[in-house]
Order: sequence, then structure tokens, then C-alpha cells
Amino acid sequence: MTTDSTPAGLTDDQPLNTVDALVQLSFLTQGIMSAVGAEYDLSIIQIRLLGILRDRQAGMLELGGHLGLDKSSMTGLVGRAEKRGLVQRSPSPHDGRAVLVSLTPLGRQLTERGAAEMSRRITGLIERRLTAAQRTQLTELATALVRAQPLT
Amino acid sequence: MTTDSTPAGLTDDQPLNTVDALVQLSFLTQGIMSAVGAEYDLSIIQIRLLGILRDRQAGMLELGGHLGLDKSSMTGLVGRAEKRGLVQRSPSPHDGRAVLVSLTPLGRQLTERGAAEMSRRITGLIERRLTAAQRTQLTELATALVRAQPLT
DNA sequence: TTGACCTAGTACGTGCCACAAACTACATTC
DNA sequence: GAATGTAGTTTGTGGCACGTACTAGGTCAA
Repeated sequence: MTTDSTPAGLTDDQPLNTVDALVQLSFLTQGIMSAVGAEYDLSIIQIRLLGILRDRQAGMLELGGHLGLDKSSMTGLVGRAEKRGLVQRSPSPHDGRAVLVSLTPLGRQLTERGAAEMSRRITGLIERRLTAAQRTQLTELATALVRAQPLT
Repeated sequence: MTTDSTPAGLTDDQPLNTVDALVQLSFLTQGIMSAVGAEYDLSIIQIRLLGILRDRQAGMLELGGHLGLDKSSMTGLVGRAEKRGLVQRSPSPHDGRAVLVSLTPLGRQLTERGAAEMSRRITGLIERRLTAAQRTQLTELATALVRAQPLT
């Protein structure tokens, strides 16, 4: 695992301000993703790639747009996933330059499994610490934030 | 910037479940951290390193513990920060094998500035989207989750 | 239609980040 | 003081990201 749930320099019993709480929560969430990914030898960026391809095919440029990566970064990312048999490149029928990346059956299987495991772990965490009402609150608050405009 | 606020495969108008909301929120938060870090040419792991050293000195092993990294990873991480003049290594007075890593004045200055900018951006985001009551709720909920036991 | 662009993707070189295994040097323990 | 343990570095490998340069296919205008 790459990230860690621990705060980076805070003892574990003082009250948190909103910013710290959010930052630490993000590390916790990413840590879980990272740990689940590790079971399948997937990095977070690979998980995100597979997640995008879950619902659609896409060209390299489009994928890069979703992931915030340069097209030149995509070549390697997709290449490694392809070498492992998780995705495949096919020529675009409409554009001879373009390529369509899609999940292979193996990639899809792994994606579904990983997503289920991820869901299981996060849900487990939430249910141990939050009431049903709080869960609803959390979802609403997080959704409101995520819906915010592009990054400041 | 490395991460992206966009969901990875979801359109931006359907309701989110709790797991997706949390995951996306973590990408949003990390994306802001990453963007702020980029202004100072700092990666997220470098930011975390500086954050730990804000309150204390620490040995390589201890730092690795906080960051979830192997000691062999620490050598390079600290080495790069040292080469940039952000941290310094000094021999431990009590243990001839050990090294104490601490912030340099430059490192401290950069850390304070970055933390302030980070706080400013996240606060800005939150204040635009959430009422004061909601902010309090969010802090409580996030804190409750972060206080949870070690990763499942 | 053909030449001047533009665009999708790849190749290459560089650097950061992470790990495992092997090693050095100091500390501890008996 | 010899065996063992511990802190940190070194080396080699691989993933990830970038910028630059390149190839091949599309577009558009003269």
C-alpha cells in the first residue's frame, strides 16, 4: 500500500478542523482503494482507468482527459494494462488515427470484483462508525462538494 | 496535477451512493492537494513528509512508519527534499546509526505557505457549497470516520 | 487534388516514487 | 568480545508522469 490512514503529524485525539478532517478522510479512502487494488496488483490510476472503461469504450485522448493525464502518459498506462490482458486496443472504425480502448472479459471481471470489494470495505467502515441518518448526511454533504465547479 | 476531480466514468448528474460520494470526494481533496503542491513543485508524498516534520524531528524509520513506506523508500524521498534544501539530516546524539530529519527554515516557510493555501482553497470550496451547520456536520462525520480503527 | 495544416497516438529520455535484497555501521546482549 | 539486532544506504527493477519529437491519418482550402 502506498498511502496511510494516519494523519501525518497529528496525535490521534485532538479535535480536527474541517480541512484536516477532509484531508485525512481522503487519505483514509485512498488508502482503502490502494489496499484493495494491491490485492489485484492494481494501482489507483489503473483502477480509475478500468472504472472509466466499465461503462464505455474510449480513445486515448478522451481517457487522458478523464484522468487528467497527458496523452503521452496514456500510452504506457494502457500498454501495461493491455500487456496484462485487462484492456484491449482496437482501431476506430471512423478514424484511422484513433484507437478504442475497452475492457477485456478478464478486465471486466477484475473490475467488478474490485468494485465489490471496495464497496464492501468502505461500507463496513461506515456502518461501524455512523448511524443510518449520519450516512445519509454524509452522502449528501459529499455529493454537494463533489458537484462543485472545476477546481479552484 | 495528477488526480482529477472527475468521477471516472459517471455522468455528473445522477445521484451518488455513499461509497461513490466518498471516493469522489477523496479525489477532489487529493486533486486540490496535488494542485497546491504543484505550485511549489511538491508531490503529495513530499507534502506529507513536510507535514510530519512540521511538529517534530524524526528518524527515517519513524517517518517511513507514518507514511507507510519502506525505509529504503525513505532514503530517496528525504534525499530529494534535502537536495532542494527543504529538510536536513543530522546525526542522532543518542544513536550513532540513526539520523534525525528536520525542516530547514526554507522548508518550514514553504510548508506554512502551502498549508495556508491548502486551507484557503478547501475552505473556499466548502463555504461556497455548504452552510455553517453543514460544515460542522461534515467535520463531525469525517472525524468519526478517520478515528476508526486501522484499515480493514 | 494536392499541399498546408491539424490531430491521435507512439517513442524516447528524464525524473519521481516504491519495493526487495544485499550491505555497512553502530548498538545490544549474552 | 562475539553473536545478534537495528538504522540507514545502495543497487536494481518497475510503475507512473512529463515534454519533445515523430508517424500516420484527417481536413481544408486554393
